[in-house]
Amino acid sequence: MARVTSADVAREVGVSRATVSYLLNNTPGQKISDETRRRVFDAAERLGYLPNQNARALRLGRSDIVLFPLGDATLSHVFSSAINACSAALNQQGFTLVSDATQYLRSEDATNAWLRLSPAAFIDLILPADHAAVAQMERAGIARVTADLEVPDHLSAMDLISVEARKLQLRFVIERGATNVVYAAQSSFFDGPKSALLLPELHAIAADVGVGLRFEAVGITAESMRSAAWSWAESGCDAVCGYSDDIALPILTALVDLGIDVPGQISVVGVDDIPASAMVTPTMSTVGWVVEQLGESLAESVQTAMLDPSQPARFGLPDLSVIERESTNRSR
Amino acid sequence: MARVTSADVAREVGVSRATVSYLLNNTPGQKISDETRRRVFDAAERLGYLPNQNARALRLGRSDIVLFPLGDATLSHVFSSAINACSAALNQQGFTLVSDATQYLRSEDATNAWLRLSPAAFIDLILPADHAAVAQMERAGIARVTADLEVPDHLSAMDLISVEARKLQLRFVIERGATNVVYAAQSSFFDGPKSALLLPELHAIAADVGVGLRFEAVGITAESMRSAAWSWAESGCDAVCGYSDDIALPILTALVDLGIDVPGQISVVGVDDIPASAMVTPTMSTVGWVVEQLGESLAESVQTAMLDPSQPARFGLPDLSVIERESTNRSR
DNA sequence: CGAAGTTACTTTATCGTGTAAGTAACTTTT
DNA sequence: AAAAGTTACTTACACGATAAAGTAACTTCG
Repeated sequence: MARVTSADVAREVGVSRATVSYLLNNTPGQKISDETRRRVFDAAERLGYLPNQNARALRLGRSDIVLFPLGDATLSHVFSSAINACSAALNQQGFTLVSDATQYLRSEDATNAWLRLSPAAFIDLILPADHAAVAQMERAGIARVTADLEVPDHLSAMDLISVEARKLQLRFVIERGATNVVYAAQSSFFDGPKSALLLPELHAIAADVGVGLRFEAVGITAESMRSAAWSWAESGCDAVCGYSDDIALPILTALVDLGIDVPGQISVVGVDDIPASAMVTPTMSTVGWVVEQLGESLAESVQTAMLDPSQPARFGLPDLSVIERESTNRSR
Repeated sequence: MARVTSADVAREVGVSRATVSYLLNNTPGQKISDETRRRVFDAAERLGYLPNQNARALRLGRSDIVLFPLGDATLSHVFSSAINACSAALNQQGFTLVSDATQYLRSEDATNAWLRLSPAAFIDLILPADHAAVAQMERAGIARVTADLEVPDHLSAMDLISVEARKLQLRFVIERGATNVVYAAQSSFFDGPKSALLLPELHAIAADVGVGLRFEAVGITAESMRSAAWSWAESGCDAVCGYSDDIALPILTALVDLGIDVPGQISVVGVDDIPASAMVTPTMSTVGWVVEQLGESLAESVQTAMLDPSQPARFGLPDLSVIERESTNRSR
């Protein structure tokens, strides 16, 4: 079955394709009778006409796709509501938000995949690309929407935010009186590039106030959580920061199982605010993000980026905050 | 800066556009000298030529986008690896996998957004669309890849799988000796359409073997988890099935906190196999999915769907299985 | 009453590709 | 040496849309 084109609609009504186009896009400055308008809309509906987006994009010089690469972000699940809001807002403006959660093995593959989509704009927030890739996207005339941050090469804005979240996390337990802090992460983290960024910053914070801080790699089994938790308690640790809730939550349950008082003896705090962290016993403090207005803010920036694609539109990021729950609150 | 077109490359080398096109697509049956070939590839590289995908799609009658709507699937995080594998496989065939995680408010919005992308194919697995929407996609000439299942209207294949997962979950605790089962879900679940599908099936299973089963709505706070857990224990319940790990895990910690022996007195099992379930103490049994070969299987089906877009290509789904951990294993 | 709008369209050019159909030069066949 | 290939290209059209520029009929103005 051949697809219906605007020519089919035009033929059906007995007008030219231009008329159909003018009507369906209600192009300003065109005088067309109500009678014709009605008949064209009627025929379009009846024939099931769907404009060919590729032809449209070719003619207009841009598609209606807005790309939001998600990469492998931690804090990622907080985005889902932001994505939904952004998508809804963009839909109303005639754009389609495409959020790409694929984790490409090579940055080159990612760039190629994104260029293939030929989006009108892309949101450069979590994108795990280097400056060269971004430059390539811009060279292709794709409008860029990015965070209002200075981001070094080979890092994403999200990486910086990620560091901020952990600094906040550490400062929080120190404020709450911790003197001997364990910072726990999956062993894979310490091999990754992000640790090079994070570790010095956290060390500086601890050293500054004379608080003990050591980094510990934990395996991703319950058994290794338990033995690690035990040794930390033995060594007089009074606060554990987990790199993410996924790691902090098992540590919390391991400590409780060992009969260690949380937060009395050791307090625990994660990052990400996964749903379970508010529901487990004791409830777990974590670093979260109120992203309510983020979706609209993104959609707005996309609009301004479109107006002048030669330079990126910048959006302000919502503030991170510690969500305090039972796992750190000694006065409960 | 205007984008580079094949005409620019042709002009640079001093040949026609057709020659450039033949070379870059290495069209079979065209004799072109190695000298020219070299110079064209050279110029294309040097000028940074990127074929305009919209023009290409217009000419070829199809884009290179393969759409995978994700909707709001539970069990969703198991897909990420499948998506990555599928994306990699499709990239090699020159396609771009777009996984759309947007949760559209109205099915109509979703359909419009997907049609706007004008994909070459779409994977109909989690897609929260009704038959009408699917028909609309097919009418637009979009090849369909779908699960080898008979799916009723207004449901997705994923919904059926979702039901299977819960049936497996219930049968598992019954096999393990449960006689008085609580099935716990968020209160919102009971309002949703999925419960109408699930509840009768589970009731039938329990009734069949004379096991007590009751459904309980729990609030999403730690406090409501605790009071619910307490009342269930009081009432002689010996197994709790959580609708998802997100709900089962807090129940597990609440039971442990109340001093109830898990699994001695009450066993707990979830669905989804989120990372934390393997790491908490005690580790939590759950229903999971081995999706290793799913990505390749999807990519393969996409290919066959392309060959004959008039009828959907069907792929077989991997089997669900219970991942038994400490929360149900009384012989530990 | 003729010039100057206005209305309601149509004609036509264009976006950047892919590819069937040509063609000029050179080589091989009969 | 004329006919028939072969090689290495080029010319020209189509894909389906948008939009600038044109036009025929009708209305308004001085």
